[in-house]
Amino acid sequence: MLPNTAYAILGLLTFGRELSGYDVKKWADASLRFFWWAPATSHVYRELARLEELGLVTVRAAPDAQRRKRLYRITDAGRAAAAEWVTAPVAEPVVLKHPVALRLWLGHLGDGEQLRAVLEEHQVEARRLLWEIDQSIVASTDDAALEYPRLVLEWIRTIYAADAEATDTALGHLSR
Amino acid sequence: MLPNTAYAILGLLTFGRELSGYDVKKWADASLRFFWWAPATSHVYRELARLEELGLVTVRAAPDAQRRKRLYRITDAGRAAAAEWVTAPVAEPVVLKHPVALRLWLGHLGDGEQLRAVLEEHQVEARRLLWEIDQSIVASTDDAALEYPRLVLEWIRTIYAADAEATDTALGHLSR
DNA sequence: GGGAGCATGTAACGGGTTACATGATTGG
DNA sequence: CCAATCATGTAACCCGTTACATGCTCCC
Repeated sequence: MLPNTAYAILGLLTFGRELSGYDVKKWADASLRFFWWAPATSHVYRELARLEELGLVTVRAAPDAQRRKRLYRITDAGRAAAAEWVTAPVAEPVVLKHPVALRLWLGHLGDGEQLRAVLEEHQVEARRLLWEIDQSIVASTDDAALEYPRLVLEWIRTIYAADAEATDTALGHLSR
Repeated sequence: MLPNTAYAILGLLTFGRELSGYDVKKWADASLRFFWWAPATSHVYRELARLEELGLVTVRAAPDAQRRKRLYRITDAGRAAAAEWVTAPVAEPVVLKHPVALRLWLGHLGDGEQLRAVLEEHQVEARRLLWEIDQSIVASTDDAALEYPRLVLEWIRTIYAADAEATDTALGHLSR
């Protein structure tokens, strides 16, 4: 069984196009990041190499390339592996790594004023993230092939919106 | 700079008591898990050893112990390091690793019926998690020392509640 | 000319896991 | 007596990162 990040990268290749490693990284940053993780560039290349060894993707040199460029395409075996994985029982838990909550958890240690500042900074960040998700949602409308990605974006938008609102509430509690 | 998980473990020791590695693991599973991560048992012991080397905690053998048992206590330096970390600028992003959303994202690959089943399973899981958080919140009331942990639990409860509701919504979209 | 973006990787390392080893105590 | 829980760690491994190396192309 491959790690989920391998399936995430394989998944990017199921949306039809051939992608370079560079493309994969860009798409991961733009979408995967919100509900999974955006792997480092070097990680992407290593993962693609492994997928190729396993016969789940194939590579070819880009035809129009003076510049060096390798295009990856998912194979039938790859598509089958991905499809199987999608509906296999989910073993992993949902993980929320919230560095700001982790700090607030230790609020008894710190200066209240500075703690407020940390939360206020997060308030801004959380709103910016929401805005980015909204941009993604807008970009995915009118493309029937992106129906599921859009569904997911709307799902996790709810979650990040809850985070933003809960930040406000926590700040309210801190003032008192 | 130490990794956040080191501060998380150090943080557990700021709540007053001396803890064994075993205790740390238990508390991490019971609380940290919801908004950060519960490290593996072996990881806990390694991290405690490192904190001791750095002089942020001290160890002593448990006094009443026939059984082998080592109790860790935070030092002044440890408390200072934790306090400083709490209010230092937050560099890390909030990370949501949602294995179910990741699968739904590839919904175009799979059998719709089985995909529904995956989401329904998550629906159950999400509710159970909410219930566990509620238990934690209840357990933390009437203890003034747990004011901030409770604040955090209420914060992240909102987030997981949003996940649970969004799962329902997504399932609704799948039926149509 | 030079900076931003395109493009691909290798090497070294750290964070974190699973598997394994070992043994005491408690309670049904 | 036996299972569950308490209790501590080591070894091997994998996932993923940062730092680094390299070079092209586009546009100001």
